[in-house]
Amino acid sequence: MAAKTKNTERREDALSRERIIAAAIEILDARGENGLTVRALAAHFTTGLGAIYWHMSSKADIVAAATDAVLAGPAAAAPPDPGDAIRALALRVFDSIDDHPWAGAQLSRTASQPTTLKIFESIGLQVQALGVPAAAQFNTASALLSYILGVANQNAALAQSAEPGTNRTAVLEGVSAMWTDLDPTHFSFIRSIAPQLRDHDDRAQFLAGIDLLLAGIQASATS
Amino acid sequence: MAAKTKNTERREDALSRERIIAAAIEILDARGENGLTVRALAAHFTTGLGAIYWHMSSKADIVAAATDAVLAGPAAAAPPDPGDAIRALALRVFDSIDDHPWAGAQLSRTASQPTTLKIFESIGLQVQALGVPAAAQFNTASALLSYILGVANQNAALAQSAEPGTNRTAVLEGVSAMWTDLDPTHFSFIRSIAPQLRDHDDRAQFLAGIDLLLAGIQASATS
DNA sequence: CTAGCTATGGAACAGCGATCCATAGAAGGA
DNA sequence: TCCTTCTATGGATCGCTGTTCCATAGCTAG
Repeated sequence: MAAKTKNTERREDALSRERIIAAAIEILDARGENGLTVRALAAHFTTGLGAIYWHMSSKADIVAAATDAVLAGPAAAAPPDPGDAIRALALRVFDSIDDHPWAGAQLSRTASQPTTLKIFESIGLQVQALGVPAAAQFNTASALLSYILGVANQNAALAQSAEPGTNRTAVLEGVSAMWTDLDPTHFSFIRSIAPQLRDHDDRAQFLAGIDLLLAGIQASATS
Repeated sequence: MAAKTKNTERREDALSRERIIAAAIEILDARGENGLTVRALAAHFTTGLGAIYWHMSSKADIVAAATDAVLAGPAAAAPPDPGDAIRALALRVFDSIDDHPWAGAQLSRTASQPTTLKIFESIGLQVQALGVPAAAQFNTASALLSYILGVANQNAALAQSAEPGTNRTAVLEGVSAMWTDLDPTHFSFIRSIAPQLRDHDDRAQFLAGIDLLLAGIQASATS
């Protein structure tokens, strides 16, 4: 009897950690966080699960590596002014999350991810450059990081609530309409700002929050 | 032939949405977010899956309802000073998440959860009371909300990274040690604050961030 | 007494992450 | 050259998940 020959030949296009991460980013961008499965990844390379797990230790490992890859851009030269440096730094994170919303959810998931550490370090250095007293540096840098990660996470949630690839303005229209329909007695504030939501700029709003924190840091230093 | 009698009698302790949510909170607190499964919930009431799904539409529904229940406390009388009111409001959210970390992850997950809306409304009202000009109210309230949700989410991540019920200080010890072992050339700031991490107060640090934002709001108003 | 609605328990299904294993090719020593 | 060892690969399998479906028991109107 002919033993069933198993096809386990070496592939010409060898798998590698890097190629798998790149494919994972592709799938995450196209189909969202739930669209990435180890099986989808295996199908993308026309292989089995074992091949994937040979290179990656777990799905969490894959998503974490993809997040690191997406956020690890070339460290642009920091502007001389510490405030501007923080703004530039924050915007770089914001723009990365805007392009890859799934990374926003991941970023705050695991506390000590190397990427988060690097961001925290960069913020801390600029906080020191701002002249914040040593005793307040930890709190100040943490506040900036928490705000940045908070916005990143909310953007991720908003992007994932809609189908991948849905028109963003359509989503905002819907939320704005929902806000307008709220009970006026209990939601007077939200109703008052509902029109602004329709055509507001996420990026500008994010920056406004950073400016608020920077203003608070300056005010605390002089008082 | 005796038909296999199915035990579908009415239970004396009738199931209800409220009882299921209460049990879900119990399980979430005890076993963490992954510990809550629909089967665990069914086992808690010694029943089947159908009974649960008769009252709840999905697991997402269950977790969302549990989050709402945990965060919907009695609305304490707001202090006369808007700044103090925001501080009290923020601390109420913080303390709730501190008691139920899984709620922190959920809170920012779905954007338009009723609880989040209520928090946003309360913040907005106090922002108006602070005298922030109408054009800046949306951005200001959003910044405060993003910061609060950001901290809530990070607390949730930190709490879930450890086993449920693990000593919190032990986790901080570990992270502090990890920070100390970082490369001094690339992580000078983080190394410098590592000792402070060991015995820092999350709650106080959270409040420091709120104060920073409030100081920024004051500074922006007077300038 | 009967029809319909409410509620229950559990089987079944599709899909997931992860593990395990047989095997094919490459590499290196004798 | 042969043989052993290590690196990769493809896929079967396991245990678990959320969800759907269905038979059935009790309650409530008519």
